[in-house]
Amino acid sequence: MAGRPDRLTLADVAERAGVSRATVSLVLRSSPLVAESTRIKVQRILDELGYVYNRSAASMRASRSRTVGLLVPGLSNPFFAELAAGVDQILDEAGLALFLADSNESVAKQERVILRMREHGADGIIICPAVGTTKDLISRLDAWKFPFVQALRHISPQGDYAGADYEIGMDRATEHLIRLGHRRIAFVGGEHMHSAYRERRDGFVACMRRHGLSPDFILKTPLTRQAGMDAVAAVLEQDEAATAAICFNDVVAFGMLLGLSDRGLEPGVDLAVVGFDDVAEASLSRPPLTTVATLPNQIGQDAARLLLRRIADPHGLPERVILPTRLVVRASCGALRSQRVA
Amino acid sequence: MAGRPDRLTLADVAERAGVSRATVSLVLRSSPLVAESTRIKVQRILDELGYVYNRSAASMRASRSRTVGLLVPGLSNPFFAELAAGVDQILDEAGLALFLADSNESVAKQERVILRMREHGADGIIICPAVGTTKDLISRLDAWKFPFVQALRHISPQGDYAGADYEIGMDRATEHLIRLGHRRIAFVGGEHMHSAYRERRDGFVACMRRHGLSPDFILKTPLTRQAGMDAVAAVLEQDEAATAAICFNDVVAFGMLLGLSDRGLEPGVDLAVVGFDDVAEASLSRPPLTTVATLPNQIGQDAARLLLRRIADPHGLPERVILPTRLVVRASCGALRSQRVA
DNA sequence: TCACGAATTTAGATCGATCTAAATTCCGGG
DNA sequence: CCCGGAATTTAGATCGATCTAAATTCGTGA
Repeated sequence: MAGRPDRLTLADVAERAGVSRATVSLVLRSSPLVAESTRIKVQRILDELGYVYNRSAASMRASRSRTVGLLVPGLSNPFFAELAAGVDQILDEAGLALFLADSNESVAKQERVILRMREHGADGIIICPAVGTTKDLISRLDAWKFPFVQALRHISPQGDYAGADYEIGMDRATEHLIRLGHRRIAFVGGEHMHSAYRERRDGFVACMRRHGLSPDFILKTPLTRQAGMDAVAAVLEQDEAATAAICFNDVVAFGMLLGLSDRGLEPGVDLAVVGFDDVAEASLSRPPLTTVATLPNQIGQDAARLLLRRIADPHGLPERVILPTRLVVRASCGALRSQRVA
Repeated sequence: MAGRPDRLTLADVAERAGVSRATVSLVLRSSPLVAESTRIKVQRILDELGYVYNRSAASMRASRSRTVGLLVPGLSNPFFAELAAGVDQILDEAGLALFLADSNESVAKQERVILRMREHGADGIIICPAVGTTKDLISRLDAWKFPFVQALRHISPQGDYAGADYEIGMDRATEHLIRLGHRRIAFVGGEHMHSAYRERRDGFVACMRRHGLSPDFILKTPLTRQAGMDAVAAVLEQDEAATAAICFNDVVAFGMLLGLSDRGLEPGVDLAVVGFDDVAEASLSRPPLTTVATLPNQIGQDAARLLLRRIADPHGLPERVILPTRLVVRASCGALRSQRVA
């Protein structure tokens, strides 16, 4: 602690309580070895003096820091923020502290941050790899024997992973549109080829193929509202215009809703729009957005639980927790005409 | 590091390089004391062996951890996420690691987290106090000699602080509405009495008073879209209905925009609406939202810089960085009729 | 060639906890 | 009242860096 002049140590407490350092240490770790009466006596002194445990010293000797890292590619994306909240919740319950860092989709910063976490002696790391991360990161983590869990995205099938079943989610959403009678459907949004993109696209393609429809109306765009607005033109002004658009995520879908009303068109009537993620705003857009819920908080919790297990048992078999997604039908796909608000 | 079996130490590197531990240590800290030739030789071995610095050991001896904490009351609020991104950026440049925690507006969790950060030997903390935090927290931080900076909210005028000038921002926004001819203006949103609330409300009240208008149309609501939607009724269905509403933040304002269009009313015509924060979506709502930009990323950067200074000089005079806000006039206030989109 | 101050390097103590192995205390039975 | 085993407690080594103070090496002028 930043050169605090006279920090209390175990020895001070021990002396004051009339026991040895070792005993105080046992009390701190609530070991069953110490007698109830001494535990109470020591605890009283501990509180009285306002003793603060020194984890640097502890982790040095015990080679465990009760700290884990979380690396996300963009905190300002509410999706990752929500994931972080889930991770934090589980770790807090377990009494571990969380090192959070944002790679900003930069592989270089990601590299720096991982090193820093190793230096700080983190017991493990939950990592949502930045775009462009190569497989060898996973091999290195392995070689370093650094416990890790991949979340949301994965760059290698090795190791633990927590995520949502994007492929089936997208498949179901596409199926829903096809049932509503759509035949020409566009897949809109996403520019980088990471696992999360691949899975969603594959779900779309698989479903279209299964129904004998062409899955080649795929539009790559940045993941912003603006891009969604701009995409409206590309979707409608085509020799063979689409009647429905299924978006990579809700943000792009919101953009499309805006783009449609700017042109005086009505979402769900002139073009069915479906999003992905079910962010908080989805039920409050006009019209409310049909989307696929992917529960980032939940995924964060699962990732944290996986990591705790991996730390406890470094050699156990890898696990992949893949949460089911849920199609949330609202008005933007045209299914609930009556519920639509003028 | 989680019981890694055979972690390399300074001694290993020293032996391999044919120098003493002390010399290697100096190289690691890039001390000017070591000769260029030895620095190069040692650095080569360091890279070759893939040595990883052990910060636990270092901070124990040096009583500095090159780590700071950031405590926010709700990561899933994009505003705080953005703040965190700003903090992270500055700290990363300075080579410090960030401990991030979310108090979820719970004083109890906040207390737990602060203790954890002290235990981990954080060099300081940036804290955005949870609702209900009492002044004595600040006194305790002081007594512990734990360097801190308050951000966005403050519970005590003591100590460093980084925030935006909410009061003037709200004053200017109110002034803008009055200039547009409004006389009956409602202040909508906010339920907890923290500094951020008080300052915004005071700005509104001061401006109304200055113009001889009544500032008592104040509606407390949760800070959600839903609450904003619901507030529309309360604002319009009053014996003396308001012609303009100025919201605690953009989220509430978005809700009001939705509430208005649900009733077939036009924001900016039937009711002028102004938000606060200028979140990313503000320019993309329909109509685009007039709001006050408060630059959370910037504030995060300033908070981080303040903390770095405070750590370097624990006894320097306290500083308060108060960033100016900027009124961003779009269509929702009715000022830009021509720009409004049908 | 030697002395001397500056530039480098280093031995050994130290930070504050944990861990090991051994010492002490406690208790019930003989 | 002593003994043996269980229950508690403890001394002292240890983790891997930094720091202090002293030793060594270097370069230069006499």
